[in-house]
Amino acid sequence: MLPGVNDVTTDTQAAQVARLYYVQGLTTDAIARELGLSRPKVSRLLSHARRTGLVEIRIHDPQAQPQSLEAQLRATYPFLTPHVIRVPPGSSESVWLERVSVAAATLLGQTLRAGQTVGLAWGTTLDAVSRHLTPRHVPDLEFVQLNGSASARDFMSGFVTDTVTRFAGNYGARAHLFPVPTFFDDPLTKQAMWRERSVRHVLELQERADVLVYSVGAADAKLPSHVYVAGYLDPADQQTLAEQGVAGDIATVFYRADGTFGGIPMNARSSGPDLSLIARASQSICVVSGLGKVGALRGALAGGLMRTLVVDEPTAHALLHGLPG
Amino acid sequence: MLPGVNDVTTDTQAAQVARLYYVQGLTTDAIARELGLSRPKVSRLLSHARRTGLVEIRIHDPQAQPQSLEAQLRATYPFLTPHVIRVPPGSSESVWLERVSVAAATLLGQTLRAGQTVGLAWGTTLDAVSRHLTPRHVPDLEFVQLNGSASARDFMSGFVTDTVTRFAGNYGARAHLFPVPTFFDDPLTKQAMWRERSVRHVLELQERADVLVYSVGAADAKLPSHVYVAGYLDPADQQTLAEQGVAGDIATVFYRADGTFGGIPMNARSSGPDLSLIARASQSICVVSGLGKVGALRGALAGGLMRTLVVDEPTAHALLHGLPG
DNA sequence: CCGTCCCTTGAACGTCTGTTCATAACGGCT
DNA sequence: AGCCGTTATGAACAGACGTTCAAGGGACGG
Repeated sequence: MLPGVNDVTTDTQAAQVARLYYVQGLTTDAIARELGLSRPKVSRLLSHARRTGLVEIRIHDPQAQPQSLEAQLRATYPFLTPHVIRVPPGSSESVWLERVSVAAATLLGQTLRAGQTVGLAWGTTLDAVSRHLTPRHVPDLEFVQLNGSASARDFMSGFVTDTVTRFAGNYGARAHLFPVPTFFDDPLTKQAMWRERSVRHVLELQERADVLVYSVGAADAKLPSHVYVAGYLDPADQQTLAEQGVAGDIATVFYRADGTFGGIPMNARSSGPDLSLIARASQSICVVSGLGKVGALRGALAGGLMRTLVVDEPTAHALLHGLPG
Repeated sequence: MLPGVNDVTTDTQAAQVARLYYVQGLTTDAIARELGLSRPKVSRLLSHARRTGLVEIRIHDPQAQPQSLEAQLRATYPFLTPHVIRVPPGSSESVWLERVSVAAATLLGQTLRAGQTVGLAWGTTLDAVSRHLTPRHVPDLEFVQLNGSASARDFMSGFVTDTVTRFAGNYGARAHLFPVPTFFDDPLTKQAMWRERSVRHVLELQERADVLVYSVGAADAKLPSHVYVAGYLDPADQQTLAEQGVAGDIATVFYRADGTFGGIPMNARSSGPDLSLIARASQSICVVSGLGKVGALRGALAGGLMRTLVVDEPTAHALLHGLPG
């Protein structure tokens, strides 16, 4: 059997084992005896069933406590469905990102429906999410990249492509890559490219996307957003952004602390979508982790730039009650 | 805490533990340390979360093998969605019923939607199903009994009421009982009762039911259908039915081996619904277990009297390929 | 204020489960 | 055919899990 090709015999047997285990409540031992298999084999089939998404486990939350961070977020931002992820006390930000991306991956798996188009940004956060997706086949699903990843200076070749491909592959979906530079040097070149049919096709897919998935970027995050460290912006660019009061970015399109984004020159050079696309989207999932992103997140929320937020508990707390100390 | 009243604190904590366990994949030990609880307490919360339906586990079946019994059933009865439940080789029919009712209870939990009305028959099979339901709150759900259970000879008082109440209680739904005799002695009495407003209310609910749940009855089942042993039918009645080629019943309304049910005098005395109600229903779940029910099941299938069937594997096999020996 | 009942708690136990590792079976290639 | 790399298998182990049970704590009534 080739890797990646799913064996229908194994899947059938795994489903049968999973039913006996999870529905009928038998032990692996009893299942092994009943089906004439060895117990380790049953255990392996069970792992297979879980890993390949053949078994889906969802948690139905009771209504949140009124004093919870989620309730406070809902009260402050009425358009928002927040998911605040608890982390172990005293843990590092890399643990927070791990927890948040696992939760976001699970949420995405429960959200996607057949026939939808999903707009996808890229970066450190979404890469982490992509590594925790539960495999599932969703018919007629399409992923479209929201901002370009082909940069003259992109020494981490494959990083972005891998992320998008991992999402698409996980759901048996088509991936539409966006092979343009993340930032153009000349806005006119961007305008010219935007008239190209191949680019227009991607832009149309972005327009009619049912679900958007992205994070917010911030220059001062402890785990820095990819775009700020990979050499996409030269020092002069970064200084210009700071002078204009830029608080963060979504898909390499910048916005200010109050959530506005008009009249920021750099955006004319960015390959990312106009943020009104983000604001208009009926379903948009924003995944955020790390105290360094608090400012960027507050700005995005002020601008109504997300409908669903997955965030770790310390970051959510800092957002609402300020940073400790 | 009063029994039956769910403690919101416990539920919240249980949901949190369940998320850490099932979504984040931590061990009970790690969860205990993180939340400052003892490991047994975490284990108990986890059980609580599963038992109360806070955690939902569903198995996504890969498409069935072409030579499987399910595929054969689908080919023979194109209107049917079959669920064939495997049982241990050499096991007794009571084990089959156990397996089938667990599977049926799980299926029902995945089927019901807010606002629906569910028509419910009663008997040995549905009683077994009622004992395996996963608790879940479904808003605005109503259960309505399909056939009467108040019989002058009903010495097993409470049996039927308990079944229906168990279903309703499990989903936080309202139960509409049907307090008329299972069989009237005089058809005219039935007609008179059918003009009563209380009865008409039940009949209207039956008419607009979204989902029907029932089994098929057969006189010769090894685990005999309740109606044939509880003294509802006297020997003369039973002989009359046999003479008219009756193959089985659904909610104490009889049909022949070819699935027709017109002109069976006994049905004029039965409190159950006209079988055209069953045939018309968009969703109808029939739960069948035991070789004795093969004939009754074959008749019901011939008449198109179900859309979904949950049946054990030996019974399904006997249906398609005849009884062994 | 004390006794009783009942529920909750966590240490300890025995079972169940995932994984490891040595061996066997398989399939491709020369 | 014969070799070799790869995959599948089940006995054995270590760890994780659910449950039991004796002790502790709170509510209620005497």
